[in-house]
Amino acid sequence: MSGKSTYYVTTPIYYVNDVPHIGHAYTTLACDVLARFKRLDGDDVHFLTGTDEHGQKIETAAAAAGLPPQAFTDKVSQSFRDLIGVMNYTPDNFIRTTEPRHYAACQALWEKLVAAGDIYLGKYAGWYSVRDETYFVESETEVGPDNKRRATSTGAEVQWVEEPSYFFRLSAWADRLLEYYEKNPSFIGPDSRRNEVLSFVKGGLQDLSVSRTSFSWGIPVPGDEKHIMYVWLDALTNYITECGYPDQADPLWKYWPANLHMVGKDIIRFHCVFWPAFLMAASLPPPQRVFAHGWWTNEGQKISKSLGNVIDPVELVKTFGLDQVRYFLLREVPFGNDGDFSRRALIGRMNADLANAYGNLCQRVLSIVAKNCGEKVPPKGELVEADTALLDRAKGLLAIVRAELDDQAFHKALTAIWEVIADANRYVDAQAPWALAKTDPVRRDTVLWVLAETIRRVTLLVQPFMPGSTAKILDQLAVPPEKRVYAAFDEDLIPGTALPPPQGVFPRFVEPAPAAAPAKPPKQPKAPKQPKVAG
RNA sequence: GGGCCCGUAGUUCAGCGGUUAGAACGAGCCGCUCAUAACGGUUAUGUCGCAGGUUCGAAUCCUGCCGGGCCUACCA
Repeated sequence: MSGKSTYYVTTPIYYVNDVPHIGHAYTTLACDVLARFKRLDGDDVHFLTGTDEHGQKIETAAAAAGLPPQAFTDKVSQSFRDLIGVMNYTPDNFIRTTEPRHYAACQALWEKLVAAGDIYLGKYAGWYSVRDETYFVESETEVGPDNKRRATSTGAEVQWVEEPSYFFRLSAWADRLLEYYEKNPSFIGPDSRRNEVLSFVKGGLQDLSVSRTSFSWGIPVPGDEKHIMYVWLDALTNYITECGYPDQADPLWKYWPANLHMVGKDIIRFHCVFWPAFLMAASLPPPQRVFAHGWWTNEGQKISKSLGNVIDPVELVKTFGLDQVRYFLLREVPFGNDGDFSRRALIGRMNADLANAYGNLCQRVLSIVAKNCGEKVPPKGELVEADTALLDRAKGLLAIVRAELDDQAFHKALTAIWEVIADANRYVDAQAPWALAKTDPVRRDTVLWVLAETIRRVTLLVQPFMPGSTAKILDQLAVPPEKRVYAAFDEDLIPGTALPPPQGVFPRFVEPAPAAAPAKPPKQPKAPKQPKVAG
């Protein structure tokens, strides 16, 4: 083994025109699981999230709220910071594009691009709608019977407007981008997105307008301060601001290029086309991988503010429990696909996978141990084939989970782990330790040791997904904190170690009796504050 | 209009040229009693969207059609 390898994973920086919803929670959760896994696996991890705070929309929203832009963004940015605590995320830093160091990084990058000849002053021209305060491309407009051109989407009249603008010479980078995609087949995941990006770039690229003069809330162009940098140039740069750019002697510069930018599928182009082009133009290496996940629907319906069916992660956690929500989001849907959030599916996962399969396995094993083995890890006798078969499957999981997570296949990692949990439950029934208690206590102890050891391994691997619950289980197995990393994966439980009394970790979720509350039929039945153990 | 993806048991999905198409959840039956009415065993359910074609052989490849989703640039 050589030195620690670095692992730099980022969320997008979230635009502060909205409070956090399930989509934000989902993206950051995926990154958090990866960061936690890599840390446990011994890597030198840097996990970054933050907020994107510039642009005309923010300027407008702040004005509407009667606040200066900075005060407005301070407030909204804080709500994203608060989500970290609610969801138990572990970012190493939270970046804001309004930080001075970010201004410096963006302006340095800008100057580098100018020096490279990839930024030039031109004219931005398009069909401008005064009412919408925005430009439309010609295909987004149509000429009506009165011979006036209007925006198709808003119906507002548009006029041809030209303003001076700096351009990035994106058109010159198409071939080099295609070459990069070719040489780095894992640059874009999942594959379906890769095809989209490829066909987009193959269709030819136009130069990109990267400055505006129509608003002022943003980062000024060096040497021409009427111009404000295009928000995406500003936003994307955050990933290298964090690493100290332009100071490549910065201690954090070792993390660049990032191993993974996690993004929603809506912003894949910015990350897979514009961003690598900017970086290559600045003689910097592009990120190693960009993964675009899908969207959630709510009970089969598209989520939108106007429908009023936005999912609030804080409410979810309150109703169902934090680790339950974390597990559900990453287990229910093949990562990369769109998925449906349904109450029934969530409760199904909570009860079938967590309470019945995993929680009950821990509980049944630990309570037999507590009652029969003097509240200690039982002695391990000679192992028979059934024992080693189960143990070997548990041992094999580390390599499987590692590989699946490198592919962002969270659901596959979890499926593999849960297969071993099912094996363990079968093993309990087949070995029947409660019967052995009467006939062969030595064998019984061995069986219990095998089970406890299997639970230990499984639980070590579940840690990144459900950190709170797994900590409780590892406490019950008396695994010391320093032995919860994967370097200690093969350090078996030591017989004779004193154990605390067992305690249920994953309660069943029981729907409240429908007879009690007939008041509001169409509303979802109110869930108990804390999931209660039935019986 | 052009391009990409998808349509497989009640549900979510796997299988992507080769024995009677699989898993999980849910359902029925049986067993067990250590455990959170949990666990185990077992049974049932599918014209693999439709129609053609290629092949000794297709859910798997090709064509067309139907249905659904996404992309088709610079107001995140």
